[in-house]
Order: sequence, then structure tokens, then C-alpha cells
Amino acid sequence: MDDDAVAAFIEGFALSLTEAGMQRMASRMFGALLVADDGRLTAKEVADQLKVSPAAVSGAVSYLTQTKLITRVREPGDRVDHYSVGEQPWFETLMARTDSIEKMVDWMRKGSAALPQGSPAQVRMDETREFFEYLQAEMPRIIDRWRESKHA
Amino acid sequence: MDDDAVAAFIEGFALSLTEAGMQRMASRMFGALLVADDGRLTAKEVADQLKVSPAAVSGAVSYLTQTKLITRVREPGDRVDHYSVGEQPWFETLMARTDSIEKMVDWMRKGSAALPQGSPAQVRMDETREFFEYLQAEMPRIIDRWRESKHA
DNA sequence: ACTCCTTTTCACAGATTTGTGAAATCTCTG
DNA sequence: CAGAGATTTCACAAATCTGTGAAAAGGAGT
Repeated sequence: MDDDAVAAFIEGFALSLTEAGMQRMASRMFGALLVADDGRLTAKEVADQLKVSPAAVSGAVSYLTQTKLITRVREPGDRVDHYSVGEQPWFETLMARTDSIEKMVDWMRKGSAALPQGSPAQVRMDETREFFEYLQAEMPRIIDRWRESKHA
Repeated sequence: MDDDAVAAFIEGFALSLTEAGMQRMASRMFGALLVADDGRLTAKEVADQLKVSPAAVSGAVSYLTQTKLITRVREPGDRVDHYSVGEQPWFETLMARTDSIEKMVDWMRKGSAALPQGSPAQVRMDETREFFEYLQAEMPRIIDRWRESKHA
């Protein structure tokens, strides 16, 4: 277990998540959870490991729980919260999250309506929208196929 | 052709692209191109339509061309550049762009190596990496399937 | 080579985001 | 319900991001 390499992973991985649009602190905390042996840490452990204030962790927690990437768990008779990458693999959660796509699709519907009937721009936009709708619908099936391919 | 609604589309659509990680100005310019009848505009047209400076457009152009979402076109005997959402549907370009995933996969490989052999964290990380590799490999096939489903 | 226009670069100002410390709030436990 | 510790909130400072204006660089036609 190479601690330096693990720390490097957290920072590097978090950076690529950040580039993909996730908040910086949330990305780092998420990285820390991924390398935690049981995928669970307390706020304090996160704060210590990343050398940040409890306040920063609190912000990350609220982001990550809202986006359902982690869940808050408290054992009965425990006084501290544990945060955990859920039982369901987090990337499935990530893939299932399509609100961003949905928003785009909604806008494209409105956009298409505002364009001249049959114009190239309208045709292009409708086609694009159909693709995203297809993609959204396919997502669960893609995950299924992956599960199958694993068994083979 | 409802100009106000078109403008609203540009802003709304651009916002959802921005939330997905794209630069603000680039998102707006991209939106403007999407509703342009032939999918092509000059820098000046973009600047006028979005009410921004040429410098801002220049920045957006450099982002969008780097990410291959638009291409620069200049007709022989013309003095100005036209920017165009490419011939290939832009969302196919978008889906084919996997560098972000590749970066994550690379980091996960390193992360796995740094974790104790056979530890839950390592198992989890390897599985995650395999999923993304699968996803990346599947992408072209997903697009193919969409094309087929369109013919039906 | 010159001129005109387009495009890029750069320093800067304004806006936004990020993380901190301190205070407030919450929640178990006794 | 009081105490102890955990968590959240808030105002603020530092860092980052955005877009501007002005100047520089680039290119096509004369």
C-alpha cells in the first residue's frame, strides 16, 4: 500500500472529475472514498486525509449526497456520520443520472419549435434530440450488457 | 421563426452545456451555430448575435476547434473565416471523445497498483475501470445501433 | 510593399468560486 | 435537559474564471 501513490491517485483522479464538471472538493472527497478500504469514511477522516477544514467537507458532502454519489450512514449507537460510495456501483448511478441530458433535450424541443418548419437548422436539431433520447433510453441496457459480459 | 425564443434556446441550452463542464462562452457560441440555418457563422456574426467582443469569440473558437466541436472553414476568395458544426453530427464527435474517460482509466490503473493486492478497494477500483473501458469500447457500436434504428 | 480588414494576444477589471475560521445548530448520551 | 462532540452556516479572503479594450499579428487583394 503506497500512500504517496494513493494520494497522487486522489488528486489526479479528482482533477479529471473536476474537468468533467464536478466541484473540486467533492471530487477529492470522492477520490478518498474510492481508495478507502471499505469505501466509507467519516467527515473527520476526510478532513485529515485531504488537509481541509470540516466546513469544506460539509460542502462536499452536500454536493455528493444531492447527486447521489455517496450516502450518509450512521450506525445505531454511533455518534459520527459515515459517508459511503453506495452499495450500487457508483458509475451505474452516474450513468443513470440523465438530468443533464434531459435539460438539453427540453431545450432542443423548444429550440426546434422556434425554428422555421423544415429548415435545415430544425432538421439538425430534431435529429440531435432524437439521438440523445435514444442514448438516454439505451443507458440501462448498456449497463445490463456490461453485467452479462462480465459473467463471460 | 421566433427570434426571442431562439435567443432563449441559445442561453438555456448553453447553460446546460456549461453545467456539464463546457466553458460559458463556447457553449453560447455553439448554441448560436446550432440554430444558424446552415450551421455556419462568421466570428462577427457570432459577436453581434451574442453581443460580445471579438476577443471573446476568439477564445470560444479556440476551445471549440480544439475539442473538434466546430471546424474553421474558409471559402477560396473569401476574407473571413466561417465556423461550422462539422459535417459529422456533432454529438457523434462528442460521444467519440473519450479523453476524459481515458484519463480517469489511467488514474484508476495507477490507483489500483497502489492499493493492497486483493483488498476491497482494489477490487472495487478494478471493476470500475473495466466498466469504463467497456463503455468506451461500446460507444461506436451505440452510435451504429442508433443509425440502424433510424432507418426503421 | 501597402492597405484594409480579420483574428489573436495581453493586461486588467469584475464576477464567480473555493476554502477558512468562528459561531450557531443538531444530536446523541448520560 | 445539560454536556460533548459533530455538523452546518456564514462572512470573508484568496484564487480562478470571464469578457473587455487596445494593441499586435496575420492575410488577401491591389
